[in-house]
Amino acid sequence: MPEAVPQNEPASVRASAVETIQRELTSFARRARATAARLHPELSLVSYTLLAHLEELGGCRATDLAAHYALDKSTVSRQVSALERAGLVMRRVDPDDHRVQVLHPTAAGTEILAQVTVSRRQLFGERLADWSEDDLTRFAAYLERYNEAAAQGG
Amino acid sequence: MPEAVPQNEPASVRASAVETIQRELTSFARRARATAARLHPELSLVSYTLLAHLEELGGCRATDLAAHYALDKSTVSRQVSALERAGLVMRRVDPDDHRVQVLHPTAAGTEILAQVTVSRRQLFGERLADWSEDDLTRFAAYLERYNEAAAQGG
DNA sequence: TCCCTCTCGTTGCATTCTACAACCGGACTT
DNA sequence: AAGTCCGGTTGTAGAATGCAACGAGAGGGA
Repeated sequence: MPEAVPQNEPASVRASAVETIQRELTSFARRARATAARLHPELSLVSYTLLAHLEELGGCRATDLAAHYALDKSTVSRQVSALERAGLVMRRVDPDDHRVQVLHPTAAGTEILAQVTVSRRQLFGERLADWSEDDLTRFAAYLERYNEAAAQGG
Repeated sequence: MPEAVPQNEPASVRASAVETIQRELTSFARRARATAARLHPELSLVSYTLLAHLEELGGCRATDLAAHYALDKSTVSRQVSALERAGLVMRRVDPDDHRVQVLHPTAAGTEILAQVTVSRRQLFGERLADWSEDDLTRFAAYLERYNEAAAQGG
């Protein structure tokens, strides 16, 4: 049961800010896929994200990816299959538990990921060109903080 | 933190921040739809966003929605049709230009939108509960600033 | 050892979202 | 009046996604 949070106050400033945040975040979500498709048609936004995650962690299970990105395991399974067919990802059966397949980016996967990352970094860098370094780091910190809360709170 | 800060490149700080921003934004995008679907199955993320936009503006054209959310006009057309079939949106032909249909939320649309907004505001409010008002407004400002740049820069 | 149950992953199926292209009809320009 | 532009719809196709059912391996308890 949610407890009683002081709600009687106007809280107009907070509410307005929260409203703006959710609206702008969803607005961003609206654009993200199209942007990715335009920027790097060879690697969809999902594929890019999953591949980048594998690269960052140096390998993990499909279930981990599903949990981390709130995707169904079947979705991840298909995405991974596509990545494997494209030669960008390798599966390795865990010797300790034959149910698990540890996923790794291949050399080709790392290569393409690097290229895509460059172009993405360029685009995003242009968009953020006139931001001060201070604003950039603070914005980044806010986003991390938000996503952390979102990941836990469901 | 070591005080031996890499002095030769302030650019690395920027690149790192930009990297984080794009990663976190895309990570958010991964969750957004699922969150919306879980939170209010009766109104998809797209429908909610479009309807909220109509409510906020008090009515606009389908083309405006398409431009604002970087969606194809056919996509918006179908979404609006669905909203109209559901009785949440009304079309009104512009008397000055018979090509134009001005879209308005109906009473039912406003009603549902209000409910969904409440639940969304609650969820987002919980996620942002421990944020200071200052951080909230600054985060909101950053998001608006980013989306503005994204909208123009394509 | 033999079951029961859990976990990891795949596949069939249906739905939704989306873009592109072709098209219609109204409006503006010449 | 003709050509062009603009707002919107529809046909078509592809991709992403979730749910449910299933198979196979792992672990626990009788």
